[in-house]
This record gives sequence, structure tokens and C-alpha cells, in this order.
Amino acid sequence: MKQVGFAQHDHDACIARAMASAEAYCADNQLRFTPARRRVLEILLEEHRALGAYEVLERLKQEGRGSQPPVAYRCLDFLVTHGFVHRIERLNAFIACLQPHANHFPAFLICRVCDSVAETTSSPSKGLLGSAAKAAGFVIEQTVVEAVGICPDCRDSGVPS
Amino acid sequence: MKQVGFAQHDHDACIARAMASAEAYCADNQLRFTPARRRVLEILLEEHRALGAYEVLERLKQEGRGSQPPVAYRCLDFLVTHGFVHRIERLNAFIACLQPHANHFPAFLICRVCDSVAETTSSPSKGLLGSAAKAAGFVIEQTVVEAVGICPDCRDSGVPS
DNA sequence: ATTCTCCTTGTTATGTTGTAACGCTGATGG
DNA sequence: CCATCAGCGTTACAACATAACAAGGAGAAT
Repeated sequence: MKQVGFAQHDHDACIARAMASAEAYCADNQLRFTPARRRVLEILLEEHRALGAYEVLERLKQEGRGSQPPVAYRCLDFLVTHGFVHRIERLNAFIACLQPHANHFPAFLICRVCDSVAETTSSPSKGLLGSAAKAAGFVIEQTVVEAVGICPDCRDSGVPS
Repeated sequence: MKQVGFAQHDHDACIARAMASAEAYCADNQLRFTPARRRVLEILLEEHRALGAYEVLERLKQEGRGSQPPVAYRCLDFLVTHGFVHRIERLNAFIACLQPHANHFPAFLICRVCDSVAETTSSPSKGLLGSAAKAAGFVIEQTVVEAVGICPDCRDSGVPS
């Protein structure tokens, strides 16, 4: 067990589950879950934090899988497009999704001190935002919901202001 | 009158009001609303859309106000810090705030076809996100809420998918 | 009024993030 | 067995952002 995402969980099991889920989804949808794509997803799952594209690339480089940015970006694009990975706009970074295809409106809690990220869900189309969009005739397809603040660990270590 | 932000409004009046408001706020709070900062805010208000930092810089350059990125970024940082301008993470761009210091949790509707941006408000701390944060012991200080979709104009011009 | 201090401005240089375009290869389908 | 096409790897470059330093100017203290 290991502390991640502000909560305890069995990390190995969660990785295995996510990989199996991605595998199954790709099989069902005629998507090619190639070694490179698989490896990038594994890397993100293992780290269990938001990684920049160049951090992922660094790992791939070490493993002899190509050393130029497009290699990483292409895998990340694939994984994001199909919901296995989320992009954190605020950090220009990527994080593995833990419940792929379960929550279609993901939201994130981002600690401004340690940059840790916890995934949760929102339903922004229900509240004020949804009403505003409806009133304006705007059709929401996707939402970026990222709350910036302080995680319990950093608050306890005293950096409140 | 001009069509902006998916709705009609009197653009000149809205610029004047926003500038006056910024002026007053700076006076009240011992902030220096310098010519450069003022001009950047004016540019964003006039355009009334999200501009990249380098687009702003281009305008400043034309006006002989310094030609290097930090000039633009510093003004933008000031304006964002004090709530006169919002950063749109999804677009790496900046847009003038129309009700400075009124809505502390701004949200945006971003058209994926024409990149137009409409500002509205959300109360993310109230819904699912708020509950999740509370449960996790996470203190929300700021939120990034950006809905991506299609604006009425682009939908009518037929680019639905 | 003079000096001091601090914020602002401008510059150079560099760092970080992201993409366009092209040729090769290997999987898939006829 | 061949054609096709998605994926991979590369080069080159574009877009976005900041560190660090020198010089100028507003405001406060005396």
C-alpha cells in the first residue's frame, strides 16, 4: 500500500485493473493497443502522478523507444482521445485515468505546493454553467474542471497561506 | 452594437466601464495602474476575445512599447493577479474580465471551431467537486472551469460533429 | 530638495511545450 | 502475395514562457 491521490489504495492492483480495462476496450473497438501506447500508459499508471510529455519521453528514451517528442505526444494523444489518460491543462501534464469510461466529466484537485493531482468527478452541465450554456445556445461537449488549492499533506506540513 | 460573446452588448460602454473599474480598484489598493498595464487591458477589452501573450506583444511592439516577451507577460501577470484579466488554460490565452471582482469563480464557454470565449460563473465548490474536496481534506483556492463545445454561430453555420 | 528605496521597464538569453512533414515498416485485408 | 494504411522514428521548427540583469522613475523619509 502506498499513499497516493490523498488516499490509500493497492497500487499494483489498480495498475493491473486499468491495463486490463484498456486492453479490453481496445479489443472491443478495433483500436491498436501497441507496445508503445501500452508502455506510456504503464508509465503513467506506475508514477501515479501528472507527468509532462517530456518526462514521459525521457522514460521512453531510456528504454530505447525513440527519443523525439512526437513519439511521446502521439501515444499521449491516443490515450487521451480514448479516455485512458487525462490532460491536466493547468500543469501541461498527463495523468492516467483510474476509471476509464466511467466518469465522462472528470475533475481534478491540484495541489499548488506539491503538484499532486486527485481525480474526481463533476457535473458542471447541471449547475450554473449548464444553465448559462443553455441560455447562450452553446453545446458543451467536454469540460475542463481543475481546482487548485492545498492537499491535506501539504497543509499539515504547514504552508497554508 | 456588435456581436460578441454570443450576445449583444454596447462594446464601448463595456470597455469604459471596465477601465474605470480597474482604475478605481488600483487607486483603492495602492496598485500602480501604469500606462503599459493600462494599455494591455485596453487591448484585451477592445479585441474582446482571448489573445495569446505574443499577440498582445505584437500590438505593444507596433506601438513602440518594448518588443520582448517579458514586457507582455509582466503586464498580463499583473492583470490576472488582480482579477482584471483571466487566463484561458485551454487556449494558452488571456481575456479581459467583464465584471472584475464580482464573480470569484469564473467559468468559460470555449467554441472549438472559432475559439470564441464567453465568460460566465460557476460554483464548483457547491456540487460534486466541493463534496469530493471536502471529503479528501483538500482546500480549494481557485478553480479552472472551461467548457469546450460549439457556439450558436458555428452550429448554425453547420459544423456540428 | 535630496537621497533612498523599491517597483517597473527593457534587454539578452534560454527553457519548456507542442507540431508539421516526410520516409520507413509492419500489420491487415483483399 | 500484394496493396493499403496506420503507426513509428526522424529532422526541423513553431509557440509559449521565464531567469537574470541593468537602468529608469515614482514615492517616502528626512
